Amino acid sequence: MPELPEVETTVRGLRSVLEGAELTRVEPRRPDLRRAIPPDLRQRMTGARVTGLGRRAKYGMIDTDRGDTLVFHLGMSGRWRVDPEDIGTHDHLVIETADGRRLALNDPRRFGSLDLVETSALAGFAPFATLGPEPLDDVFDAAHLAEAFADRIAPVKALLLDQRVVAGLGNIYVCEALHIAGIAPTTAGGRIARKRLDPLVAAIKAVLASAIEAGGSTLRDYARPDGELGYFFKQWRVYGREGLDCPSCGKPVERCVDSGRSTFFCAKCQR
DNA sequence: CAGATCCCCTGGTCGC
DNA sequence: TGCGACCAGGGGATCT
Repeated sequence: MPELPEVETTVRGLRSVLEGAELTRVEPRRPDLRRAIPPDLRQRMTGARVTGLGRRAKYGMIDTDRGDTLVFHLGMSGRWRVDPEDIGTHDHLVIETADGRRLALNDPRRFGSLDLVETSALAGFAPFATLGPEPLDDVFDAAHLAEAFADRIAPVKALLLDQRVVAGLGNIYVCEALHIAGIAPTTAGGRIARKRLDPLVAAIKAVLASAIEAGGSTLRDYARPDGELGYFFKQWRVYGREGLDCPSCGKPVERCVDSGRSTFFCAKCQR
């Protein structure tokens, strides 16, 4: 599923198509995804020019010269198709540009979202208002985690998935980062020694940077905007590798399910 | 507030 | 081959 690296890869791909482009057609093909699509989206975006693209946490952003920002979330199964020949049942938004390019936001499971927000009011956009720091920013450091973890009894895995603590991590990269850092996912946040937070922060930054470098992971239904599959999944140490050898010690990777979600870890390397 | 649980949604996979 | 059961899981809502 798209996490931060996949969204970053998607935005970079979209940028090559949309930066500076005039939008000649912006067509929602259903009224809602996870929540309602703004009914005036078509009217507000048609004829506008794209002035920039960006990313915040797992959200992609497309700015227009009308002072609006289209904010998209890819949910579980969302991806942008670039220059598709046909528009299918799961293509929920179609965009065409004056220079003849076409994009389709495809999301079979419809866990994604589309919002149109005044660019100047983005900070107050409800889904953004409570987000923690970007994990690749310098402000995300051991001191930040120390404060966020203090007195918390929730498992470190749950805390790292909490977008208020750090914004953009999902199940895959949390599992990977905890393995790299050698921390058991069930450890209560408040019981992690301060000296272990620097390696944890480094692990998070490293695994995200590697994934972006590789063009984003793929999990069955993820594809880069240009249709090529990302390939960071080949580098997964523990995620999806139950029963296979831990790359560090050779013991079988274990899996447990907590609140319906799989956690992959090595019981020897992570304590 | 912190934490736990449930729900949304559909394609792919698995067992019979 | 067909079919039902089950699973993936981010984020928001709703409880205790």
